[in-house]
Amino acid sequence: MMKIGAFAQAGQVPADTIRYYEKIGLLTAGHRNDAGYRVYGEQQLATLRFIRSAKQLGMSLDTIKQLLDIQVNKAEAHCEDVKLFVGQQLKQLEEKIEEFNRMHAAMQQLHDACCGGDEAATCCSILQALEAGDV
Amino acid sequence: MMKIGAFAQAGQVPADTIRYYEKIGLLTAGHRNDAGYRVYGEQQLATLRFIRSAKQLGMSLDTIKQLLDIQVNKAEAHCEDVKLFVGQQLKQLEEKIEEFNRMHAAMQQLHDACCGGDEAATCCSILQALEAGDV
DNA sequence: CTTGACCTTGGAGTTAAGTCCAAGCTTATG
DNA sequence: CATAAGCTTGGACTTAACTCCAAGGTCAAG
Repeated sequence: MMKIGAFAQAGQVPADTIRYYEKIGLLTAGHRNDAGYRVYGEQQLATLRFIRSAKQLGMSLDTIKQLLDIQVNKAEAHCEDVKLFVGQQLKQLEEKIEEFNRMHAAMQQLHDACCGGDEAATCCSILQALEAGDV
Repeated sequence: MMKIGAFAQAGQVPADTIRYYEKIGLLTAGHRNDAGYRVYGEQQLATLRFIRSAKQLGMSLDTIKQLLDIQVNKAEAHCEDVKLFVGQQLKQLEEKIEEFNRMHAAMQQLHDACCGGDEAATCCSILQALEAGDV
């Protein structure tokens, strides 16, 4: 059980951002203490970490909210809908990794080809690498 | 050789966005015709496609600009610097794919576990899946 | 030779996701 | 018990990346 300061540190996210997440309904504190302070527990921390990861992957807070609502809405949601939504997200992730792989290959190629010396980088170009990779 | 409308269609990006990219120095037209219209060729299209891909991967326009400048600045840039910068980008991409894999596994698990039927989704939760995956 | 589609610029407005502040409680510390 | 650190709210501000005008020039078709 911690107040927002400790929670913010534990989750590596500014306190203001956490209040903002609460404002948009993404992450509510476990409860408030007598002074009206927000109090958080391990569950909230797990959620915050999830939010951070999902954001890393380029998901919007809105999409993340929908994913988290799967848990929150438990009773109201039907498996059918959940499966459909998660399936869509899965597909999007898969498309993204493909994009990622192409980019990674090109950058790797550029990195390998680059002598790394003091010379002018006349031959260095991402676009060249991408074209060379015949993508 | 095409004007901004055709170029926009070819690149699947609104014309306004292309003008915006020019404003921030990300993508300049090949040249202007007598009427002052922007004229684009295959090279610009390749760049535009690169921008789209890089954006997909969550890169900021600023980072993309730096990557593209590797080509543009040819003579001024040194291989050393290029290699360093690209190396950093590579590392970031690699960290991201790890995050991606964890998320993908959790979502896959959620997807698989979900019966997909008409029942209430009482057991469906991303966080549960993540925890079950022992990540 | 006009009508409509397409282009120009400049500048204002929007959206997402914060970030910062001021005025006023609460709580821990010397 | 004073004083500073930490919390509260509401609201204003910021940044990135567009997005949408308005006023006017260009050009192909009827």
